[in-house]
Amino acid sequence: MGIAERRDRERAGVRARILEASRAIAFTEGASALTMRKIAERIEYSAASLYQHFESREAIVRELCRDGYAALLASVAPAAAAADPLERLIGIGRAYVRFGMANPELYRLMFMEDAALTTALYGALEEADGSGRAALAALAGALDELAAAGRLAPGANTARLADAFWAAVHGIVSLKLACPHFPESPAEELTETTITLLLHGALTRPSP
Amino acid sequence: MGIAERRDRERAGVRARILEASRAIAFTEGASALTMRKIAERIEYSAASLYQHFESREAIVRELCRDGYAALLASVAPAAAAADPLERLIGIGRAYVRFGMANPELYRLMFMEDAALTTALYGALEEADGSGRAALAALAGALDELAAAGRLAPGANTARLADAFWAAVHGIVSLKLACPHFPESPAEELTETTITLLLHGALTRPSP
DNA sequence: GTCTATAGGCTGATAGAC
DNA sequence: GTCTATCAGCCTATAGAC
Repeated sequence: MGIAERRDRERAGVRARILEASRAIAFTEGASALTMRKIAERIEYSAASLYQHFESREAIVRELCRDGYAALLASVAPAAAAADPLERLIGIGRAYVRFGMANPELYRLMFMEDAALTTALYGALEEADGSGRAALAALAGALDELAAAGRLAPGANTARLADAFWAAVHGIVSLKLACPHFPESPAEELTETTITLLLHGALTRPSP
Repeated sequence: MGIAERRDRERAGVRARILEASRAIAFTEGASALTMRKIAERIEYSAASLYQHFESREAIVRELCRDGYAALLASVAPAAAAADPLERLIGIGRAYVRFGMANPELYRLMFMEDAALTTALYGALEEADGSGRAALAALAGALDELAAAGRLAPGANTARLADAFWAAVHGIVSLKLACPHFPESPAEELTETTITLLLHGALTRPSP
């Protein structure tokens, strides 16, 4: 039965090379520059062959997103393992921004390009293995622990707070990717300022 | 001299109709669906004629962005006129999110699509009439007044705070446009939560 | 100024030979 | 499984007649 297995290995190898080439193109030239012809040229196959390994161009893009999301989770994982929930919250925020800034085109693809594709992807991930909102769940978990320890205002809606935290770090990344020089503050400083504001507020005295 | 003026009026009319058609297409089907052929069809001209009024497709897109930015400023203007700087800050944030959610494809075009185009546009606006960062300046102005009144932590960097505020509201809009159902909180609630957090903080007790 | 016609490109995807 | 050839379509922009 070694023959069938060797053939499977070879198939998987081609598939991996297609994805690798696609990554190289999409992450340097942007997703819109990702064409079947370019992929084929890079792996020295004909464009037609790609359809033996992927149903369509979109299937390739979906796969890139899936891998990208796994990479994002991996980037955030060390911070999400911190014992102190506050440290965890801060660490996840920093790691999230760092990941986005380090992988701009991937981040664009995953979170800024096509609404239909994005929601379909995370919906499918959520159904498959529950990882669809794992990044968000890490934030919510840290906030829940803070609430349980009495470190949040009583009655705080941790799910909504998690959404707000996510929106804030996403805002930093997507703003920096959209207009790199416009907010003059560098991403790291913006991140620290935002985290500090979210946790402690800008005003000297909380209103009643 | 009435003849030349009539001709100018006619030219301006065609130009306006081109922009109107472009807006209709781009704001319903998205910027990538904006083609010279579609514009021409909609105003019942040939595609070639468009080049008598605009240098290129990109020039039309630039004009849409310019108008869109003016519309954003107008949307924010009432809030920016509030006497109390804190109310102003809050009002600008709300108005910004409302504008983005009400004009999703325009917002995409202005702030999520092409980094090169975005920076070029706001750079040009800034040089032309200083309006390039008018929206940001309104935020910074309110924060400066708060600082002068002693309502911010002493030594606060208002420029950086303004950047952080902007990034936060941009995050709400762009996240909602990218994955409408993913953060379950609706945009308005997310906005209120975010503003509250930015001003007062999530934690019960500020750290030293 | 507006038209038709077209250059000169690109795209995703498929048919059929090998 | 991989190839070549091709379909059917899209695009921006221009040349030249009127």
